[in-house]
Amino acid sequence: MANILTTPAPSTPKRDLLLDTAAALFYRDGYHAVGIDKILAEAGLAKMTLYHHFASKDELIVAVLERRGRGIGAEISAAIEAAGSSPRKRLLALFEWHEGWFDRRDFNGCAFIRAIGEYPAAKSPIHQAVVKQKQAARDRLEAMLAAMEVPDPNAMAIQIHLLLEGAIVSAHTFGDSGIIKSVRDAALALIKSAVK
Amino acid sequence: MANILTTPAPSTPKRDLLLDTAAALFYRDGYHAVGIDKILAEAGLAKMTLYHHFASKDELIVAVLERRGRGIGAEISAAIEAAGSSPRKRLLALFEWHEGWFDRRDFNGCAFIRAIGEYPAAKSPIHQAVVKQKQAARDRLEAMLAAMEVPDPNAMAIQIHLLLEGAIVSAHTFGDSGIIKSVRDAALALIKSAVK
DNA sequence: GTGCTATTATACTGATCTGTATAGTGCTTG
DNA sequence: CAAGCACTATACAGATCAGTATAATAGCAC
Repeated sequence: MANILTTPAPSTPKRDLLLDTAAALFYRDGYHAVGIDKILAEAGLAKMTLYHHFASKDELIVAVLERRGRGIGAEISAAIEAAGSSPRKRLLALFEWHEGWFDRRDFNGCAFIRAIGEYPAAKSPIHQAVVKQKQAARDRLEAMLAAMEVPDPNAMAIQIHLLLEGAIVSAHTFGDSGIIKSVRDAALALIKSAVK
Repeated sequence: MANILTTPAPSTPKRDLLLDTAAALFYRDGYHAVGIDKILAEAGLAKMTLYHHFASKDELIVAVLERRGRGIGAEISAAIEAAGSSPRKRLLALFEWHEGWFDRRDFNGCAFIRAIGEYPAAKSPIHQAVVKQKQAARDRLEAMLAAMEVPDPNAMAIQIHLLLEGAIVSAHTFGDSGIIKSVRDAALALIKSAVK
């Protein structure tokens, strides 16, 4: 019952190949810049296979975003768990995960922020898929801060989320993965001044 | 001599109309989503007029971004000057300017961040035009913080810039202009803990 | 008046776009 | 074996894309 909203669509090999190929190309070049013909050529699939699985390109994009959201969520959860049980170390692990992401050769900014940039209308299903993902990120942060016994975990989560969103954008703009240090310093200063 | 890098191209009525129309459409719908034919129809100009002033669509986009950068810079400068001479009030005025921006009916996120999202390659002239603008925003912040006699104005400027970038993105994602309160609270807390 | 420049209008190229139509192949399951 | 399903291949529609070619008009400067 709890996973009604997050249940992924049934997975098949061709469908997965389609999603993986589309995700890589969209992330590298952008959503409008990549046509379905390019995706199909890269994946070696027929056009009708795409329209068998998805009703439209927009639906494919939404599926790509939801799949990516699940993947990132799993990656981050694993990184946090690997950091042990100390709430503070877990928060630092979240920052370190971002640093590692920024350093990846294929890092190209945030696929979700870029999706909203290309589909800015709030009504768009693509926009809404992004809102879901970003809210989940905030919620995850809030839970971590609650574990740290910060006075107002919600307010603090929003602030640190701003730092992280800014860092993702700035790492892409300036090509600087070291920006995560500013996030860590600012976040720890904010927490320190809040608990004091 | 000082303005070699920021000297705008010579202004003519048709060129300005072209830039204004293109800026509005790009900002509303995105860069790839808006074709030059749409811009020309909206502006009531002939296609050859566009290619008389600009060598390509990409060059038009760069010109739009630089023009927008100058416009925003002037707006912010005016807002800061209007706040008087108190460095603290001037910083708060910068935040308030953002709040007013988020509340505009046509607010659709940051045209620069969205441009980088659509032209992610660092080599792209469009990407580089955005870097210039974002660096200018950081520099402006640093000057304001130096006036506040913050110990390390550069580091603090980077941190607060992250908050603002995050706020622009989040205001667009969640449609929430109130996010600026989180920026102000966090920024003031950071400054307080730095001067103490 | 004679160039020069800005602008318009129309037509065109060749590519690319999303999506559909149609027919056929092969595999699996009843 | 027969029905259904996933998938392929090809072709096409109709629109749009960025950019070019060509010819004509109008005003201004020398």
